[in-house]
Amino acid sequence: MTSPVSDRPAAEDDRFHQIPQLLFGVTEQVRSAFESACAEFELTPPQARAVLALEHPRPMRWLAEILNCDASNVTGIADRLEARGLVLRHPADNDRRVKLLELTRRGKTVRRRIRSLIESRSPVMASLTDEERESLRALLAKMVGSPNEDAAFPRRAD
Amino acid sequence: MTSPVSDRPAAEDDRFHQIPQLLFGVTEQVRSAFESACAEFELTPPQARAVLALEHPRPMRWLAEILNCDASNVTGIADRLEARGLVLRHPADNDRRVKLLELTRRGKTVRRRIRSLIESRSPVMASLTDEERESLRALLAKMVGSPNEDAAFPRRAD
DNA sequence: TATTGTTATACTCTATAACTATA
DNA sequence: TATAGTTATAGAGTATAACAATA
Repeated sequence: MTSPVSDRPAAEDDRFHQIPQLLFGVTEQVRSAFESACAEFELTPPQARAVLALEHPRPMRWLAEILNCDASNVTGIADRLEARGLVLRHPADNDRRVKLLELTRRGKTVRRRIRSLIESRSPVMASLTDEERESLRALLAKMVGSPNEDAAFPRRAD
Repeated sequence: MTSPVSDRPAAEDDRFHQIPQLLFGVTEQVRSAFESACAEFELTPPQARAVLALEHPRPMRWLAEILNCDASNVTGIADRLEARGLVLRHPADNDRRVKLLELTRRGKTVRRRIRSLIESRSPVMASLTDEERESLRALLAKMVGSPNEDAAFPRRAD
């Protein structure tokens, strides 16, 4: 278990091993910027992720999968967002067990503003030329694979 | 506040706006993979970040800065790592207020294994060709700027 | 029987404030 | 006075287990 990607010449291997670490570093920057953005809206990161995810009304269960946590946690997160007037719970018409979470008008406004903030503070924007950004865009697109419409930070459709 | 990077033609602007979202998506993948790796070692993410950061003995204060949290939190995190035999506290010889955190042998082993796991599961490794990886490496290196030797995921020196 | 959402519980992370021992 | 680390406290996230309503 020493070298998990070792079917490669040694020197080259070493250079490629840097990449996950660099990616980890960039990830830390993104995470840190995201936490700052959350704080400015007085949202915790899971709360902000929930708001970002709720482009459309969704069952609570769905949010648990997006947040990658147990369903029991969504109750509390939704409670706190609801208490602040950012989301509403309402019943689904086809299955009476299900409650749909939907952003209020205030919630939609907050969602839009967080997105702007994240975009404007992305480390990409600070340090790369236009040409480099285009290269990066293509590489990232390939890495994320076929983008899921339901992802926590969906492609812009607004 | 609608369009923070808008001194650019509309069509091109739209393409560049995708990048922070793509980067956010990749970040989610990295975060998710990191949490899985932590769980396999029965470490919380902050605990794992601490272990990764402690390549060399460091003051607790330093760790608070690396983890970007209040110093009071480091007490508990260090307590739990110490209780599991992964770190030790010992006094610094120049300043009697300071306690250095140092990985035990077990701690070093765990650190090495987490690093391997993260590397092997990085989304980079799954989806890019060698040539694309080299491009990505250069772009990431530029984004993180001059890499700090004390970063939470330092360049490999072992 | 299985699923959705809730509650109760316990643990960890987090910041704030107050404390100690050093500097 | 200022700094390093600790403690106490409170709010939030997290998983597990048990539960009610519904499928």
